[in-house]
Amino acid sequence: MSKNQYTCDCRAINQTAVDVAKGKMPNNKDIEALSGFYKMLSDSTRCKIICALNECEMCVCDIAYLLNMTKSAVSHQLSKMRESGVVKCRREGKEIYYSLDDAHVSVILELSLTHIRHKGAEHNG
Amino acid sequence: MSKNQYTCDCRAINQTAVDVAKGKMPNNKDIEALSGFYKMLSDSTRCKIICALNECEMCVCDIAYLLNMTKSAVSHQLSKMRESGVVKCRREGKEIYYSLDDAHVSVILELSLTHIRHKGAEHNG
DNA sequence: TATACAGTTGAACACACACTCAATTGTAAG
DNA sequence: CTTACAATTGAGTGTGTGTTCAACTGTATA
Repeated sequence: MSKNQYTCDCRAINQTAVDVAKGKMPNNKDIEALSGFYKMLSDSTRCKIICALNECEMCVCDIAYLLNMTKSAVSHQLSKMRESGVVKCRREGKEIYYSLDDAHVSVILELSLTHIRHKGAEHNG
Repeated sequence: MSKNQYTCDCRAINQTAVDVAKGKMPNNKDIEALSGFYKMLSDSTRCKIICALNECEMCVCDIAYLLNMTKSAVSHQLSKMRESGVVKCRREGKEIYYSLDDAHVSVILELSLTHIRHKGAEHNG
């Protein structure tokens, strides 16, 4: 929080550009929320879980079986994803069913998928 | 690469759901590319750099000055971002100017920003 | 050539984090 | 109550990563 000391080891070369960028820069809270949101999507296990839940609601066993992981590992990830509001859950008997709690995530995921596939095609073309 | 041993400690409860999800699951290469793409956006420093470059082309000194960081720290991040195709650069005399090399990143960033701001408003409302 | 400075690079360090393991909770059924 | 099992939780561990530091490269100028 106290990042106010000058750790910068140089001076701006294009002060105008710096001023423009500084004016448009989102505040720290938004930047943290933004990078935190992406952090939730930056792990391959969580990406797979989101892809799975994008198709249908599933319980921990189902996800663990699908991804060939332990229930514990899956549960740890789901816990994080629940905290950050990406998924929600409901109990039904012994099972706890998880589903996406964020309509936008699905859209962003789809958009990103076509993006990286396009990028991949670029590199191979 | 050899994740074929059964580390799963349970059986699927809803086999149909698992089958549906397995059918729609992107292949490993796409999952890695996807999570890798998000990893590039999952650090607050890199988010700020992208926001800055989304406004105007800047050299390392400008970015370091804007974010109050050392040139070295910024350069390390730019190096990663260049490798993954998020930014590109051109030399002009002593300075090296960086800019976004990915039209989609800007769109996804904007979409995510409105998303997290909406989420934030939810939590405070 | 020598100086200055923008920028890069590799090693080291500190921290974050995904998974494992063991113990525990919660629910259903005998 | 006991058993069985879905799921959670906390500690521990190995790995990945962002920043620092120091040395270095590249370019412009004298």
